[in-house]
Amino acid sequence: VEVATRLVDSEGVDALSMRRLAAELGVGTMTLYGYFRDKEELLDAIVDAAADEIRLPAARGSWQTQIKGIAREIRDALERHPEGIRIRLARPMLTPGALRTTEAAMRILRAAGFDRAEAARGYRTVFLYTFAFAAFTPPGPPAKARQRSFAALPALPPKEFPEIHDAIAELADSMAGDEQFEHGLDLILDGLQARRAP
Amino acid sequence: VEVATRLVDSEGVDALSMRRLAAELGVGTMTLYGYFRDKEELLDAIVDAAADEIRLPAARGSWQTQIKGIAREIRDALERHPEGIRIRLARPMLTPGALRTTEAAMRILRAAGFDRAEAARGYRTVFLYTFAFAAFTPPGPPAKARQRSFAALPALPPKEFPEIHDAIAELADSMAGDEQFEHGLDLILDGLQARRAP
DNA sequence: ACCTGAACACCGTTCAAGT
DNA sequence: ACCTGAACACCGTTCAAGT
Repeated sequence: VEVATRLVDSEGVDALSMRRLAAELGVGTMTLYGYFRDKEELLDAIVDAAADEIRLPAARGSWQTQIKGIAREIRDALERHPEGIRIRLARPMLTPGALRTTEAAMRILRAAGFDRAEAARGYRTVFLYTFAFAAFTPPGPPAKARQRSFAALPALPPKEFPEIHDAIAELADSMAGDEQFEHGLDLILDGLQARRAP
Repeated sequence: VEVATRLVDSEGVDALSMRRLAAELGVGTMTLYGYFRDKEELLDAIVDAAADEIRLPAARGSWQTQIKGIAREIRDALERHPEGIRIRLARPMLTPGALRTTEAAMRILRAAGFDRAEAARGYRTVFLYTFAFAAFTPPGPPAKARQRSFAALPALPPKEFPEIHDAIAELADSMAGDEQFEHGLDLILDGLQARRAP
């Protein structure tokens, strides 16, 4: 699993083949099938191992601060293995490793006074936003991503896309980077706060 | 592109091969390379065609109603081609088809009084949430998805996961379905509303 | 108990050649 | 201008056989 993760991180999911991994390990291809029933099971193991890497932040500060801490950790973990996101998508993420963060988030939100349903729905919203943010963060520095938007947006016909032409810089800024991540998180947490029972 | 889309929708992305598509069209494999430089270009064409399918809702009601309408349309379009989501992930989505919805959303938010940066960041948050919601909606009816969570969650050790055990029904509900989608959307829009210049 | 080569049914793409 | 078969360098997995 370790060698497979390294291979996926450095050369992409497409570079991970049973044959290649076996060669990397200096072992016959079929040997792998003694440890994983098929490739699917190997991919599951990679995802599980990555989920176990997530470190939970210290339980200090307001509930908003703590939930933000969890979201940041998830984002970091996902961006440490950018190619891994493509593996994860098809899978349910109901393993203990993946649910440790859900447990922590539920504890924080329940302690803040949210009922069970509000806490579950609220954290789901935070998680989905965080995952999509990481999924749409292209590899490389955020400046590069913004630059690509800067290049593509002005090519649109201005008659049909007047609003986009008027806000090219702002739209490019919203495509990646810490500022956008924190801003979206704040919107969701503000919405939650407005619903909190006094 | 039409036949390829049908193939992806009915048998999954993995079933789409140049050889298979050519056979389906009753044509030599290499013929396809006269129309697409490689498979990547074919996948791009499929994504573009799907983005063009999105219908924009009528410009009536509050800004919240209109933005929700766009989010619902995007979600519908994504869930009409569930396998297509996996293709889309790696791609930037800066084509005219994909940006028509951005144009519409920017017009609505600007008219509601948001400045360019608030509008861009706000819509980006809505879009990311909507995309992740669709991406994590497993194929089949939402009841089935909840059922799978119901089956997996009680298997967790209760000592380590007390909060999850206490809220299994609520967590399963938050995994799929219209109610969760609308709730998350409301959280984000409430957060936005709180920031609106008077 | 653990390992593995050969074989099968697939891939995407290059190249040279057909009409 | 449009099409394509053969060939190359790959896949995941089954099976039967090795130590």
